[in-house]
Parts: sequence; structure tokens; C-alpha cells
Amino acid sequence: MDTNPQGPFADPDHDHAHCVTGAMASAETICRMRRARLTEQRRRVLEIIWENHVPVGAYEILAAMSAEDRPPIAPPTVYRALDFLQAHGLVHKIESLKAYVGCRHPGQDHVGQFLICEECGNAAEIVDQGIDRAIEKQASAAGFQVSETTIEVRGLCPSCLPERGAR
Amino acid sequence: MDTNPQGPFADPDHDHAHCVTGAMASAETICRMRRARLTEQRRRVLEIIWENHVPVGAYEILAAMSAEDRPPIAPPTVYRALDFLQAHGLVHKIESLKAYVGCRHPGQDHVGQFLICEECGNAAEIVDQGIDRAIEKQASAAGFQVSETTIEVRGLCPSCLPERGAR
DNA sequence: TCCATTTTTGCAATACTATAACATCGCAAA
DNA sequence: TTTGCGATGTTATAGTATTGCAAAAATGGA
Repeated sequence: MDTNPQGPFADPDHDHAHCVTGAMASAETICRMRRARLTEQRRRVLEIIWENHVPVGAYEILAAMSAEDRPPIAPPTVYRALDFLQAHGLVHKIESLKAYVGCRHPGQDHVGQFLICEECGNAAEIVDQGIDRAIEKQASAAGFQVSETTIEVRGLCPSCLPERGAR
Repeated sequence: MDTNPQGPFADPDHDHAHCVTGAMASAETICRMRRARLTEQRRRVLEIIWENHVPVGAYEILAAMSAEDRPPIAPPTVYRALDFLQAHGLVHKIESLKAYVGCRHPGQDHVGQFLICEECGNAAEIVDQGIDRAIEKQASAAGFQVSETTIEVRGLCPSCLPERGAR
């Protein structure tokens, strides 16, 4: 279920509320199917991450949660929620940014592949068998058994390219 | 100039001294050509990184340098040397490990592509046009202009696979 | 050679990211 | 009720990286 079918990069003025409700709904479904508990904390972390398509740092999440009155939160709370969400394929970590972003293909078995705009910060998740195959081909040629891959491509997104394209 | 032509993963008992001398020699050459200064500090950091094919953390480098008698070193010294070495394509950072490894194709324009063994820690650099092309194809389909890519594949290397293969 | 400029290094402090260790709570099955 | 287990709270600390400023060293002319 792709919550935003019109291409990897969300149009700047797309209906983001739709992304959010879609993401939360499929999180509910997936957790129910797996008998995993999408608790209030985990739900809040997921919502904060889904506020936009820009990856958000753990301490930003912490700040956002602490801002919402209630008793302030400690780092392990956030990291534990992130661990849970990652384990169930609901969010991805962008290693090169040390930040977290909502998964656009939850429930589907896939590796994280991202196009990340250096200008606006948006991270677009792509799923491409061709990349997978090319990697798998090289790996098996080297006698290497793949368990996990990280693909992070930085550059300029279609919205930012016109402005900063010439450099 | 590939210092170790027999495949991406170095044979466990390859002549590593050869890797080191090759790497240092090409670092010298490249820096001379670019009129960049391969100072004593930078050279030492590069040597420490090349002690083996396992990526090493900045603070491990720091410890190694401080161990060599002399006045102890502060973190910025290490990070500055790493910045220099990365800028000139002599080392790569493995984001998912927060660690640094010597580049096996210095001077050649290429993106960092790594197979990383979860058992022994060895990181093998590969250069594959097929992967590049597959990524570039997806990027241009999305209207995205690539400036840099990170590819990190974790799994088991040919040496470790027999022992831990069945899991 | 001497000076001016630029690059590199030293150094102290601090920011940012992540985990360890242990106590407690709440729910649900026995 | 008791027991077991997953989730949360809490404090402290480990690990990674940067900022800002001063001193020193190298470089390229005059």
C-alpha cells in the first residue's frame, strides 16, 4: 500500500494528512496482525516522524514529546520506540543523517533505498528490483551472503533542482 | 591501481604489507599531484586505518595515536585528518558503523560501495557500474540529481560464511 | 632573508547521539 | 492471587563529533 502513488518525491503541496492517516492505519493493521503492541508512546513517536517527509533525529522527537506537556521523557524511551518501529518495518533509519523517517511500504519485504535532497531535506523511499539485483549479483560473485543493505543517495530533488541546479 | 586484485575480499592470509605500502604510495602520489599536504598527522591516521581491512572508529584512531608516546592528541586532530583524507578520496566512512576504512581505488572517481562482514568486520570495497547505473536510472526517473551515494551491504564474507552460514 | 598570508595544529569546552543498568508498573495467563 | 513478561521510568554514562579561538608552521612572494 503506497500512501503516495505519484512518485518517490511527494509533491510539495500534496495532501500530507492523507500520508499520515494512511501510515497510521497500516501501522495499526500490521501490529494487530503480528500481535505487536502499538502503544501510546510508539504511536506518538510514529506520528511525530510522519509530520513530514524529512527525516527527524531522535532528540528532535524527544523534544517534541517533552513539549507536549506531560511528564518529560528520557532518551531511552525514544530509542526504544524507534527500535520497535524499525523492527516492525514502520520506520527506517537514515544512517548518513542519523535520523528516522516513516516507511512508505510497510509490511512489504524490502530494503531501504532513499533519495535524499540536500536542499530541502526530504527523503524519498524507492523500491527498485534492479538495484537489488545489481547488488546481489556483485555479492554472489564475491561469495558474500547479504543480510541487509543500506542505500542512501544524496542530491537535489525535482523541486529544489531548478533553484540550485547550476553549481 | 588496485592494491589487491584477487577479489573484493582480501584473502585472510594475503600479504597485507603490500596493501599498506601500495596505499601509502598512492596517497603520496595523489597528494603531490593535487598539491595537497600529506602531513605527518594525516599520514599516521592513514597508516592506522590501513592496519587492516576492518573499519576503525575515530576514537580508536585517537587511542592508537595517543599510545605512541608523544603528546596526546585531541579529537579534532583526528577528525580534521579524516576530513582531509576523505576529501581527497583516500578513506571512506562507513556510516552504518561510524567507522573509517582505506579506499582501495584512490584517485579513481567512484562512489563508496561496501560489502561488510558481520562476523569478522572486514569491509570490502566494490566498484560496479551496474549498481551505479541502476541507481542513476531510478534517480533520473524521479527527476533527482545525484551528488553522492552510500551503499553498505551487511552480511557474511566468504571466509566466515562456512562457519556461520546456517542461521 | 624577511614579511604577509594561508594552512595546519593545539587545546578546552561542549554538543549531539546512543546505550547500560536497574527499578517499577500493568496486564494477562495459570 | 500469583507469576511471568513486556513496556516504561529513571539515572547515569558511553560514544561520536564539532565549535571557537589561539599558536605554530609552511608557503609564496618582495
